[in-house]
Amino acid sequence: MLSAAPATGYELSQQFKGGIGFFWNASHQQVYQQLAQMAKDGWVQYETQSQTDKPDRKIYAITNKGREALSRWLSTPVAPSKSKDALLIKLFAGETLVSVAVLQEELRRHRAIHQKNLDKLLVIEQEYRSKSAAEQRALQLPYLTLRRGITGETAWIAWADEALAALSEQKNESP
Amino acid sequence: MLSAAPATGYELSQQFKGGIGFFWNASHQQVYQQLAQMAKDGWVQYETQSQTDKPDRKIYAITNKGREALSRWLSTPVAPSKSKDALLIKLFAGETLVSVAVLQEELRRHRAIHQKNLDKLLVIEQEYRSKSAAEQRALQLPYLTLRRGITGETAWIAWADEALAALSEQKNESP
DNA sequence: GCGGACATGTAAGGAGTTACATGATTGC
DNA sequence: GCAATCATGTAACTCCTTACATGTCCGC
Repeated sequence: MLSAAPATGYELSQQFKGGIGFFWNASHQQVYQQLAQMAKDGWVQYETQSQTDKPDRKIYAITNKGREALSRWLSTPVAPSKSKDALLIKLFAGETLVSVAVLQEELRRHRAIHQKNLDKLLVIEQEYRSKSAAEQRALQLPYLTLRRGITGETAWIAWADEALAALSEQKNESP
Repeated sequence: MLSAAPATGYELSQQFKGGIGFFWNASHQQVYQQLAQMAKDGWVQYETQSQTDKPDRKIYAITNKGREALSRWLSTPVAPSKSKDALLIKLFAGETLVSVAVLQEELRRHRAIHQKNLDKLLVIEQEYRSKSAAEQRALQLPYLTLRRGITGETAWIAWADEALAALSEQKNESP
């Protein structure tokens, strides 16, 4: 993010709450810890901006050394992310230990959250589509990450509907 | 997993390499550490089985206390998993620092891995479909987690194709 | 008066990874 | 001869979360 534009820790935290949060996340505590670490390593620098009414802001910017480290990382293959989905553990193991109703409710709750995420991403997509062709070209790569979010959440919701249908069928068979 | 059947640490590790690995993962080191911790907490017990030709096996089984702890957790709502996908960071930030060709190659590499995962999951699905109706009913919930894997990987691959198409178009526009 | 946005952190601990360590058997 | 499978672990470290800590301004 700092390679795109300088920012304060607070602003970076806000970005994680927005669209970027779909594929990467860090709490505000972690952001401040990592900024301190990266400053120590010489990857970023900061300027303090005094404010009279609010606390001072520390505006962080990437350094050449930081940009080099980032370039090296970008050229190094990474392993695909491994998902850890506790909800699926519940479905996998829950059978004998809790009622199907409990699992259904949890599924519905998660479905609602994913639907909300999807709605947010679709709004961002509409904003993108209203931009000029030149702007769209400039934002092509971030747009692809947005598309990953949209297709991923859509698939999640479709699966949840499939799963909920299967569970309610089972319930009707053996009441 | 131990709530389904007793197992050794090695066997649990193997399960993570199989279908379960799609939604949860633990290295063999972590498995042994967690088994030791859970034995200390009284959630699991083990019997040592001597073997003359190979190292002794420790067969772990869940205890009542462990089953209670699991039930409690199953009834507690969990937060949806947050993904951390380094590949998307690369797309998001890579634009100015590496060539599109590097990103395309990384995308293709990941696509191949996801395709391999999908193929494995589809084999497991075929095995499931060849079982009797009674067996299928008994395995309904684990099957739903398998379906999540299949729909999730399918969506990932479809997105990768979309992204690769967009990137190769861009290349043709400005050679 | 209260909650939320703005703005920054520290401390402790739990979760997970990487490196190290050992040793037999089986198949190419 | 070498890699893979079976079978177990320890030690050190990093990554990430939870809890604690402070203070102002703005709108309802």
